[in-house]
Amino acid sequence: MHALNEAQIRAVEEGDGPVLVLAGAGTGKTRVIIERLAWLVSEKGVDPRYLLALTFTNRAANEMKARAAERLGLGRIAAWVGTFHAFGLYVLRREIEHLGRGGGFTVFDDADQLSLMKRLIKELPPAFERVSPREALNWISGLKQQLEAPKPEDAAAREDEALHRLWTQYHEALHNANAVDFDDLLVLPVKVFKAHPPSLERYQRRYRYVHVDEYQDTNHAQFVLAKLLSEGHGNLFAVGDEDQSIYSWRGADINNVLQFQETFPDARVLRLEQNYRSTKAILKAANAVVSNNVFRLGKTLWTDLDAGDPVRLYEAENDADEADFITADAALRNLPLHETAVLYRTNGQARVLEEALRKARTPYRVYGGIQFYSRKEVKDLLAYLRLVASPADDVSLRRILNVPPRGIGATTLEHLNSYARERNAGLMQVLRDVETDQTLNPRARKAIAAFVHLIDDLALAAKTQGPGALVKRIMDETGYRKYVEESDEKDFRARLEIVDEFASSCAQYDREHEGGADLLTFLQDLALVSDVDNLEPDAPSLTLMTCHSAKGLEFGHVYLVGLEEGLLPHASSQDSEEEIEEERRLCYVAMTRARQTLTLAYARRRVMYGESRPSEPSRFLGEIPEGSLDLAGQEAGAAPSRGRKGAAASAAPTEDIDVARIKMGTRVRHATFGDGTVMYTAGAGKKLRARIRFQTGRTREFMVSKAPLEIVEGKGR
DNA sequence: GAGCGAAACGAGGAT
DNA sequence: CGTTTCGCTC
Repeated sequence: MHALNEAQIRAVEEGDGPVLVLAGAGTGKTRVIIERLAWLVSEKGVDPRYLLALTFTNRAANEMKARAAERLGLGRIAAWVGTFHAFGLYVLRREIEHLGRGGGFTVFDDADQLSLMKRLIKELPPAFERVSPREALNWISGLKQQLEAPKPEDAAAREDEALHRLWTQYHEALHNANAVDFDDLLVLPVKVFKAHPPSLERYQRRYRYVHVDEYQDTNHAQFVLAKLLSEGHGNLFAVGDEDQSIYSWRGADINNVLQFQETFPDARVLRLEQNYRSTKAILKAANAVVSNNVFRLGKTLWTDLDAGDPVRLYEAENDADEADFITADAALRNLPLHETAVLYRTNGQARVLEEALRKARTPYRVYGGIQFYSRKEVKDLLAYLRLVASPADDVSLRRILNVPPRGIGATTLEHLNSYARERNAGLMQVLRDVETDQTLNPRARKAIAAFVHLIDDLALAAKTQGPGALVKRIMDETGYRKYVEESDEKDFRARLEIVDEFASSCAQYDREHEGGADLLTFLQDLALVSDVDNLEPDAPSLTLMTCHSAKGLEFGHVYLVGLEEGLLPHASSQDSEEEIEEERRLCYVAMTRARQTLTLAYARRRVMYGESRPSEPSRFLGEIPEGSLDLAGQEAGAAPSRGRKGAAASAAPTEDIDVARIKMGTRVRHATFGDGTVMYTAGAGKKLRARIRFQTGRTREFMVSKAPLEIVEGKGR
């Protein structure tokens, strides 16, 4: 690792008070925080327990912890390093009594919220306008991230009326289920701090140096949390890059960066502009893209590294061809798989890639998408655990009440529901009372009594056994294992594997927490785990992940695929320039993950909703200067021929221009537009059309036989 | 109430 | 195309 440069040293050794480090991609942002933690401890003599560092992923936190400890020559560092949400959870656990909630609580994840909201909407009186569960949740989450609540006067519109009612119902349901959602992990601590200044002061005294990584991705709640914690001492050290702000849809507020100096008048703003990650070629291309954004402070990244290989572009016939090319190209170039990543905009793109990689027997790992903890089987078992730990958790109860089938079907559940509503009681309580209910048929009553018994037994076992042992018990006593085994002949093995993997990871927890494995704590921690947290950097396999997941990571070799209009930029972002700019930043983030080589790709056709549809190359491709992009896949053997029909080759030339020679990469000259390169062709013979990108950066499509074109040379490169 | 096939619906990104 | 919901039969 190189020595720190002057700008980095200035940042690390900046004195007390608010500091914003504006740092571009690959300039050593995280390292600056690590070095500063180390510097505060070893040079300034600060007790590490006074240090707080907040990140966005557990993976980033773990890396920070490990590197800071290593840097200080310690086994582990005593500073509090973790995600905002984990810190919120930590505060909530300790300050819960201030919220008038006794004992523990569970954390609802996205799927829990969704199933809760679905039920609430179903139960909405018919007079209310229908809203979708997702829409309602986004509305609620948006307000909470702003630390706001709905204003009664806004309930005028019919749709808002429903939303307002859902807000109330939703929070009542959370409260009754003894649960909090992700936003609550930030909102509730802020609430406690504002309502109980003495408890805030305790945290301020404890955490005298507050650090925030990826500051551009903080939402308002996170900003307020960081600001509150650093009030008094003022030691807020924020590191961020406005060009990498890609989470505005999750409530991230770029103004936290842009207005840092206004918020903290004595703040110092430092810049890091030397990139240590990428070659000149990669940096130039990435800069060319992001410089088209208007809403940025502007930085000029530069590097001392080599020019490196040119950035390549592969123009694929379709998505399968794109996947085949990447598979073949990575093999041909003999790339070290653990240093190679394929990045894409949407999780759905992983499927075709996986198929190609499996066929070629290239080992790979997909991060994100259908995550382990959101697999149906795991969620079912988790629901049992949660119900045992927290009997008020209706969402979990509903999930497993009849899984495996035990004779408590829809009719019975409807009956129970109306009972619960009438008496305003939790569903579990209703189940317990059912013995005295004569209106329910005896068969259902018997089934319910058996279920209540089962849960009580498990709850008893939970007092003496850890989560691992409990999961094993659940699988046996509820018949869940048998249920999976017998459910489906096709993929029951894979599902069984998932069940067993979950059981063994719980057993691992038992071993790590011998004696004191608290079920509720276990479940709370689990709710914050994400897939990228478990990234194994040295695993000998290709990494597949979304551009979003790749934030904060780097790879020797990167393939960025699906550079098409409608995908990157995504179709749902095309109506406003702000959204396009965020897509552009996302593209920039993805490109700057690469250290040595970057390969871009797009497909002329892509399968969506089960049908193949034509697609246009991304506007971001046109923003990369002509000379900075090489066409890939024309070396012999690199490109498989699947889907390629040789459109131009099959037809006889009719005009003075040799239509057969017009292919991807052909250099041509247009009478009015000048020199350019063929990006792709469509049609054949007289009807051959070609999209040409000119040196001016513009692209246009022509009917080759009609346009005033001449061929300058054969294939490009 | 369970199980099955048909029909309808739906994928943006994620702590 | 994959998943969820619907509607029918047993």
